Amino acid sequence: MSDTAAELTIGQVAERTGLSVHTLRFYEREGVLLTAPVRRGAGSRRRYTEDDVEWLNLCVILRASGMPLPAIREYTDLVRAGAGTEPGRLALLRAHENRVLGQIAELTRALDLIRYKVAVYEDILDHHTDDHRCTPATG
Amino acid sequence: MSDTAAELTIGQVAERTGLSVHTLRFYEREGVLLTAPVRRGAGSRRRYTEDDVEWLNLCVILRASGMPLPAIREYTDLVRAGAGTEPGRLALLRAHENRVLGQIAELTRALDLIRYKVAVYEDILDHHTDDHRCTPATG
DNA sequence: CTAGGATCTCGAGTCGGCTTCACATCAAGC
DNA sequence: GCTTGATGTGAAGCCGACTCGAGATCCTAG
Repeated sequence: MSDTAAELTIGQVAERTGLSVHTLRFYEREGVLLTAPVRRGAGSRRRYTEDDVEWLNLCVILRASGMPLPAIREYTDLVRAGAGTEPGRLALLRAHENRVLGQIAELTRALDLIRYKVAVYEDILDHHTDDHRCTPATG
Repeated sequence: MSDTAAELTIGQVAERTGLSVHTLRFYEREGVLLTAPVRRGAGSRRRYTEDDVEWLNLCVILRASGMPLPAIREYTDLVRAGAGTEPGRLALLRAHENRVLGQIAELTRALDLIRYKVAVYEDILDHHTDDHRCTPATG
């Protein structure tokens, strides 16, 4: 190991990103790598750079926040295309920001309801020796 | 119309819950209705009560907050089973509460990053007449 | 009575995002 | 040299949650 400036194997990238090697190859096919196709080393094996890892970690976060692969791909394409595509990238990011805000809002509303119901059940179970009715109308 | 105390057709329930009639039948098969199978009216057609609608609206919120159908089904089964199952229901709700909290936390972290990147691009686009470099290292 | 729309059942299809399989190849340590 | 484990390819499979289709049946308004 150690030859041309510390490039990484697919296995190492898998470790560093939390993605499986399968998923890494899948992402490559889906075009969510900056350099597609990835450069290859000895025996046609993929060689990743630290920048690739950084990019993938960004992708992981975007995915975790619900950005669909096609949208990530679109963003990737813009970045690959280089200068001049910044307005498009910004638009994509803003759109996603709004989706994330919406999700948080929805989850927060759901959380209120869930907590309310939790409180109701806690109350029921705390006072289970009482004789008033012990089950809310609708579960 | 109007006969035995305002029961609802599947179409009306679809309207009131935002679910499609297909989904309503699907949910019934999946066991997420309190009264499964649903009672039937003239010509073996489903008849829903207001309570069914209330329950379904709860299910919609649980789904929207990421509770999988099998978990909803479990909860439904407990409610159907009646008194004595309250501890189980509470446990399910608490588990879901935690998942929702986790999701919100994750989304919030993602949001921070997205906003940071939005800010970076806004800055770039605001100052595009300057001569310093105009694209961040990694998109 | 008839036409039209809603509902019925059952099964298959879709979609996103991986995951697994089967099998070939390669690299490196012993 | 040989074994072993990582990597390669392409295609197929899986899972969750719906969604759609086909064809039958039924309710109701005109």
